[in-house]
Amino acid sequence: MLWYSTRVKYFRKCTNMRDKKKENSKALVIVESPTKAKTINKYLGKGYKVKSSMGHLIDLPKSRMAVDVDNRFKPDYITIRGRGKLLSELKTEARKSKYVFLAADSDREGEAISYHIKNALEKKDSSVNIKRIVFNEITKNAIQEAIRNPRDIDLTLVNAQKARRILDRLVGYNLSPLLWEKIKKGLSAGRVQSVALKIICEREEEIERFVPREYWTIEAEFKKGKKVFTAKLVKFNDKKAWIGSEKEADRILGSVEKEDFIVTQADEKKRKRMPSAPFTTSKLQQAASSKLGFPSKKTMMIAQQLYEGINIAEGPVGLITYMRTDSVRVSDAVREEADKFIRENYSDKYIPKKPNQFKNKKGSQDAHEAVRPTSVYRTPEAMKPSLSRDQFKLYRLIWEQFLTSQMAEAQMMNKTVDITADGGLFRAYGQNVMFDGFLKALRSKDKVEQKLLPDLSVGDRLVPEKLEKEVHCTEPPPRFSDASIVKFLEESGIGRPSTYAPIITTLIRRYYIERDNKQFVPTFLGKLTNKLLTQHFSDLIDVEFTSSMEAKLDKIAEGKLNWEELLNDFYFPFIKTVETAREKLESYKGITDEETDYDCEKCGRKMVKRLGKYGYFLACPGFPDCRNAKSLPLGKCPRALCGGDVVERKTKRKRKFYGCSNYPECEFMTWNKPSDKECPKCGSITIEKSVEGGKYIVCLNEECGHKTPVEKDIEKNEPVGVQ
DNA sequence: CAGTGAGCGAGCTTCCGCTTGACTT
Repeated sequence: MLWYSTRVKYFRKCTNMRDKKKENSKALVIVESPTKAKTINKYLGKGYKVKSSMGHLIDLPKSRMAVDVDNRFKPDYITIRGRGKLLSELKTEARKSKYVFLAADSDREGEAISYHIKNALEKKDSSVNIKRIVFNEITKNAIQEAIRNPRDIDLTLVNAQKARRILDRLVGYNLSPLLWEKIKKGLSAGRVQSVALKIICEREEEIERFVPREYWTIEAEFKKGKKVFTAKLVKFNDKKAWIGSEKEADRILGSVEKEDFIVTQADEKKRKRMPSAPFTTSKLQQAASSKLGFPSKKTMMIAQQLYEGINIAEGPVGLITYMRTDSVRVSDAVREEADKFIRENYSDKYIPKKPNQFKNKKGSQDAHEAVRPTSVYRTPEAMKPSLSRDQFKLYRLIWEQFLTSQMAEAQMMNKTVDITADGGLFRAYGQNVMFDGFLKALRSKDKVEQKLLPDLSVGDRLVPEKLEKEVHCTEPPPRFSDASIVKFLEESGIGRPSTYAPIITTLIRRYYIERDNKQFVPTFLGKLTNKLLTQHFSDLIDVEFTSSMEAKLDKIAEGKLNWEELLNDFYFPFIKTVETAREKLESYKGITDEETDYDCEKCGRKMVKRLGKYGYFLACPGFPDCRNAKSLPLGKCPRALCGGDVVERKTKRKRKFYGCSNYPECEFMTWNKPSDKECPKCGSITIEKSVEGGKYIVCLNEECGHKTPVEKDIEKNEPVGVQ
C-alpha cells in the first residue's frame, strides 16, 4: 500500500510539474506602479504575468554612509527594509517564467531599478532570460511594440544614476552631522532641500530690507457716445510717468486739466492666444495651489486617488494618467479622441488646423505622458456624483486643462489709443475677442474679459469726465507659496516630480519654515541653518551646482565621462570644506531658545520657548537645577473661571488637537487651531474663520461669542518702512 | 492628554528619488 501511495504522490507531482511547465511559457513583466501593472495586464493578456516593484527595491542603507570613498566610491547596496518579501516573490515568479521583461519607467531611475532587479534575479538563477523594455505611453500598441524590441540594460544610464545617488548621499550625510554638532541634533541638509531653504531665507531678507515708497497714478475717464472708458497717464513731457509725491501729481494735473485731449494714435493689432499645455506635475501643483488653494501634498494625494481608480457607473476606472511626470506629451490616439469630442460638443472650428505642439522643458526625462484625463468623454459633470468635493475640483482642473490644450487658438483684436493733453500722454487699452477658440471651454471665472473701446480716430477731441490722482505704495516681493516654490524648483531643474511635495514637507518638519496664510516664512532655526550652510558651502547650495551636475550626469549617460571621476572631482574638495567648517565654526547650540513672559512657578525664572523632539515647549532656563517644563500656552481657556491655558496635544493616532492644561478638571478641547490673537472682549482664545466676504476671528467662549473681522494685514506693512 | 533640554556615552539622527500600503513606529 505504501508503494501505491508513493506512486500516486509521484504522479501528482508530475502533473503539478506539467502545470508549472505550462506556466513556464508565460513571460514576466515588471513595472513600477501596481496600477500600471493592472492596465498592462489587460493589454498583454494570457501569455504574460505583470508584477510591480513599487519603486526601488535596492538602495543604500539608511543607517550608515555605505560609500567607500577610498575604494573608488564603491557603494554598499542592500535590499530596502521591508522590501525583501516583494523581491523574493519576483524571484519565484521569474523562475517560473521563460522571459522576464524589465519595464520600469524609461528614465534614469527606472534604468537603475531594472538593473538592480536583474542582478538580484540572476543571483539566484542565471538561466532566466532577462531583457529591458521601455515605452512612454500606456497604450496597447506602444506596449506590444516595446515587447517586440527588447534590449539590454543601459549601463551608462545606470552609472549616471549611481553617481547622482552617491553624490546626494555624500552631501546629505556629511552636512547633516555638521549641523547636529553646531546647532541641534536631528537637523538635515542636502543638495535639494538646502537650496529651497536658501531662496526662502533670501526672499525674507529682501522683505525685511524693503522700504515702501508712495507713488501716484493719474487716470482720466472719457465718454464717447454711450461708451465709457479710462486711460492712464503713461508719459509726461516724453518721460515715463513715475510720480513720487502728491505735489508732483497736482502739478501734472494742473498743467493737463485745462488742455484739450486729442487722440494722437489709434492702433489695432491682431493677436492670437494659444492655450497652455496639458499639466506636468509641477504645473498641476501650481494651478491647484493658486486656483484651489491646495498645498502640493494634498494635490498629489488626491491625484493619486484619481489615478488609482474611482468607482463610477461603468465600474472602477482610473480617471487620470500617471501624476508624476515632467512631460507635456499626449498620445496620438488621445488627441484624436479629443478632436472628436470637440467636434461633437463645439464644432469643427474649435479643432486646431494643425495639432497644437507643446515643447517639453529642457532636461525632461519624458517617461510618462502629461497628466490628463484617461478619456475626455468622462466629463467632470458626469463624474461628479462619484467624486468627493476635492476630487471633483482637481479632476475638473485637469480635464479642462487638457481639453483646452487640444482646442484652437483664440483670435484677439487689441487696441491701443493714445490721448495727448499738453505734455501728458494717456493710454487706453481695448481687447476684443474675434474668435474665442479654447476660451469657449473655460468657465466664466477664467474667461478673458472683453474690453471694448469706442471707435476713435487720430485727431478726435475728447473731454474727460473725470481726472483723478490716486496714491499707491510699492510692495515688497511676495513670500514663496507652494505654487511659487515648486515653480522655482522646476525651472531651476532642482528636484523631480516625485519630490516637489516632500521637499516642502521636510522643511516644515525640520522647523526650518512655517506656513503662514499659504506663504512660507523661515524660522529662526531655518535662518541660522541657512547662514551656516551659505557661509561655507555657497557653491554647493546653489542652483548652478545642480545644473552643472545634471550636465555631467548626461555625459556619463552618453559614455563620455566616468562616474567615479565625477565623484572624485567633487568629493575631496568638498570633504575638506566640511573639515574646515567643523574646525572654524562656533557652536550655536541653544541659541534658538526664545525668551517669553511666562514665569517658572517653581523657581521664578522667565521660561524660554525651546525646540524639542516633539515640537516647541516651554522650558525653565535653570535646567538642570530646575527641571520644570510644560506645553506652550496658545491662549486662555474659554471656559468661565477655568483660568487654564490652551495647549497643543496629540491623540494616540498622532492627530493634533487643542485642549485645556487643567485637564481632567477642565475638559475643554477643539480640533481648530487657535489663532495668535486673543478675544478683545473676554481674552479667550480665538480661531480664524473664512466665510464668504471675508475672514473673521471668532471667540471660542460660548458665553462671549465675539466676532471680529480681520483687517487686511495692517501690521504687516507698517513696521517695515515707516519708522 | 507624556515628554521634550545637557552630558554621562548606549545607539541614533541625516540625503534624493522611485513607489504604495501598513499602521500605531
